[in-house]
Amino acid sequence: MKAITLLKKYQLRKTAHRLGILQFFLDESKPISQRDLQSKFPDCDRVTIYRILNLFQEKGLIYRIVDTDKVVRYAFSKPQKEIHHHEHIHFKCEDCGNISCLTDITAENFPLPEGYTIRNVNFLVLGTCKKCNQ
Amino acid sequence: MKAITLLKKYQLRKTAHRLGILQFFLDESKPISQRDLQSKFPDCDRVTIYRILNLFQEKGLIYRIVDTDKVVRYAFSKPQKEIHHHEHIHFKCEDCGNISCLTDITAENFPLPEGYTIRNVNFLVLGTCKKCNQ
DNA sequence: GTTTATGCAAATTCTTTGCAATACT
DNA sequence: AGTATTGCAAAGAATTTGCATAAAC
Repeated sequence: MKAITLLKKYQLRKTAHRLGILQFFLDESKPISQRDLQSKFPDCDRVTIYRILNLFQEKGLIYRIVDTDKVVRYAFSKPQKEIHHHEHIHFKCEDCGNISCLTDITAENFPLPEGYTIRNVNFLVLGTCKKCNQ
Repeated sequence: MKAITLLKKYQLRKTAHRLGILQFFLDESKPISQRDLQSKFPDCDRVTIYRILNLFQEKGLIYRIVDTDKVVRYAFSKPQKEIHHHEHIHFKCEDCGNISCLTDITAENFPLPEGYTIRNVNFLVLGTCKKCNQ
């Protein structure tokens, strides 16, 4: 899916900054912070980046992940194919600092006590990843 | 367990503010923010609260939970009995805003892919709780 | 042509730092 | 007495708001 198609679908104006930032989310599988975008798009004002992130989040295009170091990151929330919507859990390795995706665990199969329903699994599990464990 | 015993055990000076704040953590099962403490202890300078929270966290007395609204909260991390240390997952209901504890799910039984190890389960699951689901 | 987005400046909130006065051991 | 903690002022970082200009529809 292309950025321009998504903006049209969500009835958002197709500005250069929005197209660039949205495409970056589509290309990147890892969560992205406002700082990441600032260095990636130096010509875009930082306030504009904040506004675009807030807009995309309100519209449900991206969702928020807050790290334990209080850094707010965002990830694209819709799948490539529009059949199923599997938001996944992110895993942050405290050794290498890398954030990866745990595709096995989703909102659907997360073990919850009876009576509870999950809406978001926008969280981070902290530990050591496979590579650093070797 | 009493606050004064814990401070002694961790070789921290027993000041009035530390005793009051630590006792509050012991009495309260829900995560506590710096703001909560500010309104609970109006005579304690906000900088002092920050410093006490940072100290307790470094020493491992409390641990950090970052909410999706970016509010940093802390919870007491040591169990009443010192046999087992089960950090648990917190569940935030987006309907009533309440944060509760999922005691069934711990770091030990959290479903992870092979090769990964969990260090912290200090995160928040978002959804609707049993009460609000009725 | 009308509505919305952007850039700049400034305001707000959260958190940390420096330093002198105070409290703990 | 000596060391660590506190309070106050100020600095720093992250994010939001107001408003005039510019771009999208």
